[in-house]
Amino acid sequence: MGSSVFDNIGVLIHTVDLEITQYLKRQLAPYQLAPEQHLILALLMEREGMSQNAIAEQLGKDKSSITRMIFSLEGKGYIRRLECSNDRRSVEVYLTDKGKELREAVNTIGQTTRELLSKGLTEEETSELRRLLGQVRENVRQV
Amino acid sequence: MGSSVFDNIGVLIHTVDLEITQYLKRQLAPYQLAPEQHLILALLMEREGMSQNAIAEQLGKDKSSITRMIFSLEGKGYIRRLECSNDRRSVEVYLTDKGKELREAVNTIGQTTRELLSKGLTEEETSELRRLLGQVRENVRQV
DNA sequence: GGTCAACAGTTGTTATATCAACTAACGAGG
DNA sequence: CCTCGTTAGTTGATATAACAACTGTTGACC
Repeated sequence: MGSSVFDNIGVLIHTVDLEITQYLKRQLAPYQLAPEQHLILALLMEREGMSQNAIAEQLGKDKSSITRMIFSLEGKGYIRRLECSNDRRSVEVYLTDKGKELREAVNTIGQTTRELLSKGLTEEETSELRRLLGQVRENVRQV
Repeated sequence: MGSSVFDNIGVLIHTVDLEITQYLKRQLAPYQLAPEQHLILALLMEREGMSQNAIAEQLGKDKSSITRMIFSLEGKGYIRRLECSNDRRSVEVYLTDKGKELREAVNTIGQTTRELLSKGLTEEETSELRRLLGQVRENVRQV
């Protein structure tokens, strides 16, 4: 089995990622938020009025994905889109009151998740994990 | 920024996962294979005639995902579905000749990917990374 | 001040993912 | 041998993702 295509750090990372996503989905379900949507809200809570482009850059995602997530968040009444006055191509995204009400929840879930994920790991182990993942990332990015 | 929702191992894992997936997509593009599809082929190369259910279990995915990936692979001519004779609910999945031709490519890409991902890491670091990811996984699964 | 490249956002396509609801077939118990 | 819970697979809905092609704006350069 050692030669297997599955014996691959990438597969393990993928699996862990999916499991974390599932966990987050459960946590966010009461707020009708999906994992990536809650990241967008978290971003807006730090700085309102970002353009979709800026959000895409911050989150490292394709702008088309952001378009769709923003659309969904708007439909749920959590954000408002405002045409930028000095650049009509651009859109400024603001939290609605309903969106602002999620501040507590978003922060709490963030805190809880951070604690859960690093449970049983020492400070050194956590930063070692970061370092090793960073190295893997470097490996892939260079290609 | 230390309090941020983004300062989270989960976010890092997610990002690395996406970058690995993008890399794999590029590698597999010449064969018209998507990352998860190539895992299914790899599985069938080890053991042909698996049921969709068995594939789903092996890959740890929902059976509905497998249905769709199998459908796509069939459309590309890489696999063949055969109704199981002693259980008509079940489907046995076989490689076509065209599918078998990918054996070399799949193995090579697997090998290359394994080497790339662990580049610059010692044996100890790689297994430490596995261990730490395993711990994170445990943390999430217990909840 | 007109041309044109660059940019912001949208839309279509493909591929994962999961969950829920459904169909059809199986099999164990009475 | 029939009922009924379990199982295998499908289908529909929603949410990410990325890429490509497109629209409309902007701004820089001549």
